[in-house]
Amino acid sequence: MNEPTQTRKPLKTATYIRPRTNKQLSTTTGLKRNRLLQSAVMVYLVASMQFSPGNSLIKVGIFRKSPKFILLYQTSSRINNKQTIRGVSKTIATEESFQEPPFVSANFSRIQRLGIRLTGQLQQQNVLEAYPTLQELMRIFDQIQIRDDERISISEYVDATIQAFARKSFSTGDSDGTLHDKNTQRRIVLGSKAIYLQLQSTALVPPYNAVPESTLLAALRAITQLSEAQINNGDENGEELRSLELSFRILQRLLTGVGVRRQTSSRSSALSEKDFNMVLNAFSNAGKMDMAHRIVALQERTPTAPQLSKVTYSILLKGYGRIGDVNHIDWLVRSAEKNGIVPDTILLNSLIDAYINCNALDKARVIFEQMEPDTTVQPSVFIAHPSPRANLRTYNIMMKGFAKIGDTDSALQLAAKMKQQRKWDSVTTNTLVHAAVAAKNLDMAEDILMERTFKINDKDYPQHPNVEAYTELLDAYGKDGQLDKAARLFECMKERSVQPNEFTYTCFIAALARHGKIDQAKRVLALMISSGLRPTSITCSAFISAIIASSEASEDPDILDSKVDEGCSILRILMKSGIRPNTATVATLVEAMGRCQPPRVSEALVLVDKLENDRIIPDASPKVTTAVIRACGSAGDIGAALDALRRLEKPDLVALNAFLAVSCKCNCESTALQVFDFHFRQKRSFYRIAPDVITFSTLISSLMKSRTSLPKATKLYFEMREQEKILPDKTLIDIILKAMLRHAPSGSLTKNEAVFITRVLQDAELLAWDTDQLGRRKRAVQNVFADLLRDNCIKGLDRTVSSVNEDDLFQRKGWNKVDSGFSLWGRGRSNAKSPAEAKRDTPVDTFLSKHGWNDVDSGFRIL
DNA sequence: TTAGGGTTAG
Repeated sequence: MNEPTQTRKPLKTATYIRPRTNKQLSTTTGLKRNRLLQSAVMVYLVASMQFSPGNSLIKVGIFRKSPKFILLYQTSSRINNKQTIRGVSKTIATEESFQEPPFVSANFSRIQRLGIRLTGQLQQQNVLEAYPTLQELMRIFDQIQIRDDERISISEYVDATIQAFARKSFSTGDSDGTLHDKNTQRRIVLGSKAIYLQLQSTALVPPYNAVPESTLLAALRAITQLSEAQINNGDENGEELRSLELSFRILQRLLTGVGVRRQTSSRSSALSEKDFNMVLNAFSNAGKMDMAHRIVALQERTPTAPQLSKVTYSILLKGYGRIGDVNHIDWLVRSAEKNGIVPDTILLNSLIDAYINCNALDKARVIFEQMEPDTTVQPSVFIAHPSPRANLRTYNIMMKGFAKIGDTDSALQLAAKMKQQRKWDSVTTNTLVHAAVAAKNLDMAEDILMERTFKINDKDYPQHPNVEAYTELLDAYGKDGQLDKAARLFECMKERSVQPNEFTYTCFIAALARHGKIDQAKRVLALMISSGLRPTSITCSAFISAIIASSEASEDPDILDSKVDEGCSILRILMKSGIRPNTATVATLVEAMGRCQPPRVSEALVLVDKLENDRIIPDASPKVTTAVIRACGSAGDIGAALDALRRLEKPDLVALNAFLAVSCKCNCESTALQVFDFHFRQKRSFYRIAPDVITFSTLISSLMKSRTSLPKATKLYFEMREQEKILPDKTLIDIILKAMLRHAPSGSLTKNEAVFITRVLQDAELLAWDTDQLGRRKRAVQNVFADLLRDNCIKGLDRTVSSVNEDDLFQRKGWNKVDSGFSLWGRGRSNAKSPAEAKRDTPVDTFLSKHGWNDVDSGFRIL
């Protein structure tokens, strides 16, 4: 902290002077609380909120001789004893400077008392304790009966209090900018709650019922950073999605102006491109591309918002790449071209990477080849411009692509070229090792590490840059049954001073456990802890699932029993040393208990109950509850499975599919159909989930067991195709064809059955089959049903449908055209009748309705 | 502000 900051914006009524003597100060003490003093307190409170957080109040007083308020404040770093008073700056506000001294009623005092307590708590950096005070203050304000004029001054006061609270909550403070500690996260959550207290208060009068733009901006930045941090941490409580949604809502408000208080002079130019991109990036990283799309829609349609840039496109490409949506990537390329985006290396790198993540290596290669330094290839995209040149990252991305398909030859060729061009770093080594491992060429991976392990100075790196490659190879040895080589590699790392990290230990422990070497695994775990590393919940998960997996090779049912016991004992040991299992781990154990002979369902229920009661895992988590459903199913206890299903407030698709599978397995098809009907038909809009191909496969395959329920199966199949617009997968096709062949060995077929089988074969054409796989199936069907099919339907069978219908595709992705943006994008600004109209800061709602846009789909609705 | 590499997973 430097000098006492002379406030960003001094109080209109305050002037600053130096204190003269201590004597003067002492005259201010010991005054009775009177109306003047209370006014002074209020002036102080308002003033202190405008000073930087480091300043704090020492004393509030009034000169006895001249009626002036005196406010003393100083930087917190200098507060320790009386003598520092001398260096204190002070603020004086004259009484006259108040046009009308605030009338102090009992109500106001009640609120003031809370305000003073809150300010004190904030000064002690205690946001967590200050929040309940703020809540109380708002509650009282909403309840009390007051005069209109008084309401205005209290509103002003309460607003200042909330802003002070929000400033403290959203300041990243003295920390290094990382948001990993729980307190910082909690603070930000409370800050956003405070904003909503203000927005929802009925007591505040305008403009104080709206939040200042600067506060919302601070909130946006803090909350978005928070959700990024949570995503990186892999928090599984879903909290990060809520804070992401919050980011979006705040962005909406800033754009539409709903609930926003702006400085009269300033236009809403406060949102920078960086702000948009920050939120966009958070959604892209989370794979929430529907939301990312909405942000872009907002940005495009708001006349004052910044233009879409190459950064925007880079972020979008990354996001669509992550969810493997090649259609949207192609479409983004066209959109960027249309918007006159001139690509740079980063944009093309993003594009190549996105294609690779969608398994479209050919498309990636086309871009890559036109970026190579000695290329003669004409640019295929962004044609008007010469392609930017490839850099080290371009090569590394491309190598990842070769690694992904196990093409070691191409990877090695590329490596040779990179070596020649002196473009090589530790990521290159790691990726090349990854290529070798993906091609199951572990010897080659070992050779690369031998030759290309980076020589480093320990102090420069928190960890060795090649520890990832070693970890991957060690894991591969472990999974390939070469435990001895894994162990040797672990030793070899020490020789080359590559320190194993959490990942390495986790893989090694899992490798040992998979081979039944539980005691050794425990020793490695101890070694891990003694080397200063903390096992994570993933270590726990890997350890226990490896133990359970080690039983799978065995035919002996008793083995699983003993492995479950071992798993439970490890769980106890880990929990004693403070490591919490996650829901995946518990689910693994619960399911394994269900598979035991006889099933150990009651034990599983006790385990879940205990962990939930001890608050180790959340109540009725989807993963664990689904495991319980499966375990109950193994025991044939459909009632218990139903009880478990009912624990889920809103069961998700996996849970429902599991339950349907369980009821079909227990021959309770009617229960299955009831549950299906309830969730996917009657309560569809409430549960907001749609069935998928697995849902239908489960039901159809079960119903097709007997010919009497075949009409129901047929009906479901057509519902899947016509209403849900879901394509079958190969498994479902085979299930149906096999069942039909089984039911009709003599070649008898009703008309409906003939229509059904013809439709199934037509649909089968839409899928990509390996050589003659489909031909064999068709011949099998024709051999049995030749005569019956030939007359009416078989003609259709030869018709080849080469590509999937676009509507089907949208449906499969769970989109309609509007949400996917195909019919919305690009119309925003161009629909404005004149440049003047586009520039004017029209409230977005009127702007939208004038153009007939649906505000829900466009992302403009304030949620 | 944006691009590359490793562990568990209903």
